[in-house]
Amino acid sequence: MAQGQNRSEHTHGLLFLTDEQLRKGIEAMFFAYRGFTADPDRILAEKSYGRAHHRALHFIQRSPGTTVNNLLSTLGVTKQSLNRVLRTLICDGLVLNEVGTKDKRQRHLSLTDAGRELEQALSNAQRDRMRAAYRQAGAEAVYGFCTVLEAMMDPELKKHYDQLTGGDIV
Amino acid sequence: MAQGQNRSEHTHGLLFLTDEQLRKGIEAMFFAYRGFTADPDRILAEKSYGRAHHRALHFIQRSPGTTVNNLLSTLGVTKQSLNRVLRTLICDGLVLNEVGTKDKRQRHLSLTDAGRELEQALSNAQRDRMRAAYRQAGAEAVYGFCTVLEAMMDPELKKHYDQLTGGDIV
DNA sequence: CTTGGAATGTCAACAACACTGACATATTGT
DNA sequence: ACAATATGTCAGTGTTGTTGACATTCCAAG
Repeated sequence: MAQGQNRSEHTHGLLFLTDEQLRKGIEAMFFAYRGFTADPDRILAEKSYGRAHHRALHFIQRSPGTTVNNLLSTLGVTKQSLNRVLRTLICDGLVLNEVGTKDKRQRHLSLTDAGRELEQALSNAQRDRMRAAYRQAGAEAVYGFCTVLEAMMDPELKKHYDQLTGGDIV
Repeated sequence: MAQGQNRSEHTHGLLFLTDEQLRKGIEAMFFAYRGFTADPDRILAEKSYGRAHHRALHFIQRSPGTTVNNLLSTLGVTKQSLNRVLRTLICDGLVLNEVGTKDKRQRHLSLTDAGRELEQALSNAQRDRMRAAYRQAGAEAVYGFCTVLEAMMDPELKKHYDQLTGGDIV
């Protein structure tokens, strides 16, 4: 029902959002997120790491030399939770933990060669799926995809996102 | 860098996907998913339920009378994991568990009035954010949003999604 | 009618990952 | 000197996922 109306909403830019349409978006997020994490998860399982390790590696790669506190607020977890993950990554020689030169309380985090290697493997797997989805959907769709996702973020998280991505649109 | 190129990609429909652009989409998914679950999570925390309870309620509401096995493959978890969640929901009087009339091995799941009430509360919270994001982004963006998400799903999961949503686009 | 298999429920053990609370250490700034 | 900051760590707890094993109920095929 109301398919014709839906199509006209798209064409004319009007937004009559039914609960059904919103529910569809919700389910799309649920199923897509499963696909989004599936490929890295397979790689991580082999090395007995988890998603938390992936996230840490990703954001350290993204901001080399970042401090623990900064990573903490980006990830939105407690320091105890992050510390458990960081400890294993440091012990396994994937992450470097260097005392700050200016402020010696701070620890600056960066990836070792081995860390970069694993991060690349995880990132490649995730990007391959992303690239395939982008190609299949087309450039217009990708633009809309990012726009909606950005509008869905909590303002506090959006700050981190903007800082990382530079704030410009795809 | 390469902003102008990016814009022209969008305008002309060409797809030169840099790693940077793909990485941005990955981070958008990460931060947006946090926002996506934030509101229901707050409600669930009050009632000492978790995200798993929300998912069960959602898909039971979506397909009343569904069997355990069907719910199992939709959610993609083990029966032991689902059973733990279902048991509490049934005990708390939110979910009905009725022996099948045709095949008495099967249990048909549906929501009680109390279950519908909680599901509605969770769903409303999630839809409110979704609606706000949709409105902010515009109809074109919403169309693209769903298109990319659908392209990102595993084929096996996409079947469940299509079955639920009827396969038509927003 | 018996037997095999499917659908379901349940028990136990375990791991990942989040949380809280408490406490220690080193360093910085006032 | 003292308070605040940044970090690390220990202990305990909860949710959600996993495996493996086993019981029950029921359908269907031999």
